Amino acid sequence: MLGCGAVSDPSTPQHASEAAGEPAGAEAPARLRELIAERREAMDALRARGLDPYPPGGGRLDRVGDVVARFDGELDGDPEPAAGAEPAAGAGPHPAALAPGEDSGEAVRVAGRLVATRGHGKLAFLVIRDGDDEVQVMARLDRLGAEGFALTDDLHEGDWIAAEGTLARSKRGEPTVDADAVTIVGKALRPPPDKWHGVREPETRYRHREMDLAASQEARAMVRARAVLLAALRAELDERAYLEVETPLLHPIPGGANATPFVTHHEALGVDLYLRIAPELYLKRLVVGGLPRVYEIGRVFRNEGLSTRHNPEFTMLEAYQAHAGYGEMMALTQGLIQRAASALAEAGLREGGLVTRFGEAEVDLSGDWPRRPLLDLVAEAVGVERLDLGDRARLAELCAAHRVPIEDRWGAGKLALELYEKLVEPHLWEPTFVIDYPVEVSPLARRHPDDPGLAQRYELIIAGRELTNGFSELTDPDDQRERFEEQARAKAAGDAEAMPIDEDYLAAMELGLPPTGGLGLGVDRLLMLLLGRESIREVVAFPTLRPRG
RNA sequence: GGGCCGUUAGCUCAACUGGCAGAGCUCCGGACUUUUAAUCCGGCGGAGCAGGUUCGAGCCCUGCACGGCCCUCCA
Repeated sequence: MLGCGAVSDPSTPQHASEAAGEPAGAEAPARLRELIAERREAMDALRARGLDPYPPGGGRLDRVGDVVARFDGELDGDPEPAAGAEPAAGAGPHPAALAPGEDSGEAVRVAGRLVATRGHGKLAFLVIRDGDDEVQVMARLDRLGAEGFALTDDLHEGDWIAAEGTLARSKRGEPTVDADAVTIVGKALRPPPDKWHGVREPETRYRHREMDLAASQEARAMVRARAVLLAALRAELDERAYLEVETPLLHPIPGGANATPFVTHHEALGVDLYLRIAPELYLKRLVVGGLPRVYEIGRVFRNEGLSTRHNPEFTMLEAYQAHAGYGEMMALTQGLIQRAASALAEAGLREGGLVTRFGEAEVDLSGDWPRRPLLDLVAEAVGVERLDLGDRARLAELCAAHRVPIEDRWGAGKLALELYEKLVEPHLWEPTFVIDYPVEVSPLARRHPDDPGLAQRYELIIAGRELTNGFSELTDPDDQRERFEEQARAKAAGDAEAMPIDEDYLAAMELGLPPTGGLGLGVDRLLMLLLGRESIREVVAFPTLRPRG
């Protein structure tokens, strides 16, 4: 499905050019068609001279970053020159010691995307980018010969090229690969975005992230940051002896969270399956099986609206630890997030160490984060001494007094949660563990030993946003069955997000789930927080958008 | 689902009150063997879609499409 349709011409159905079997861009706007045609002409000219615009890769290659580092003298004392470079002994000065106009004689072969050309008649400077590193290649008629130099006439910005040459400094002192040979290794038929401004329009950046990446170092940094974050989370969990596991994405019964699932269909089995809304139940079955510490990082899918904080598919970290309670999981949560923040800062992908900037204000992630009972926070917010989950009428009055809309079928616990979500959560700025949620809204969590109406559940709130959810897991299969039945009643009463009864999970619990602590962490939201991005679409390479056409 | 805003050349942006739609980059042709977003000369290229009002619409009105932000929902 490459290159079909028109990026910026919504009137053009994407399938038109496919159906007609026409080449890329055939249905594009006139100007774009022209630009593509000109690039095709250049490609044809190359082919006419026996050059392959899409040759295979392989062979010797030096990274541009390594080559540039040679000029900085960063590799001084290193017995090896730039990776794989041939010994240059006696051929000339070390690249870092080169005077303007001097050549080191050190041979390299570099490759990258052509991001700028500066032609001077019988000389051309070709700036190539490899990752985030750029170097200029000097193509000279007298060194390349007429045939070799002719290639520069057929190059366009955006092409992938390779150059063999020697490390030199130009007359102006710029680190340069003085080329003995320049080859095209990947013709770009479409023009890249504005080399100075990149792509600004959010829609194009999201739909065609490759254009954004090709033009924006910041966009590339986002992708790297995600990788650094995931690596940091895994490192922390690995050090704590957690085992990384994978569980099904296709679930016969959606469970482990309150959410509307996507439905799909398996042809051979003739059954509907659900894209998972959480890996929770499978992970706990692994704990039942005798794997005491497991975690999974993976995509979950929830069939709900899109917003700056919600993408229908998002990355979830869930971790379970046998013989632990929610106290240990809070400590783990804090450790994971602080490590991730440090890792990103060390990688130069964010500033501020453990202080992060979010919107107008800063958030301090350092130290130990306070743990505040939910009912205490709500009581404070509504200005009462204490709240009693046994007095639903009183809670309903408070909801009315604070203009929190409620439904008749909601119990006291749900009312308390609503009050919390409307009056408290948005105002919790500094990292705060909110603990001890009503059992009514926590169907998988262990009852609090001091209050059977509460569950040993916690959520971490930072900058008014929920980042994690976890609890001391419910391990009593009979209690779990009752909770499921309660959920089933809610579902029957019209709650689309209530959980169905999962007999396989109950059977697993009956085999014996040890006391277990569980943690769920929204990776995308953590990345948003750490990078200070207020839209989830800025931290997901390809966010879900309404399809074109 | 609701509200507000947006959509001008491939990209980035302009345009008086409704009066011939401009520029930079890209691209094409030309000059140039040391540039740094190279420079110089010349050139190609445009109003999201469909209607309406008007002598005349980029600008006003209606509908549609897509997007952004907020609300709703949720994590």
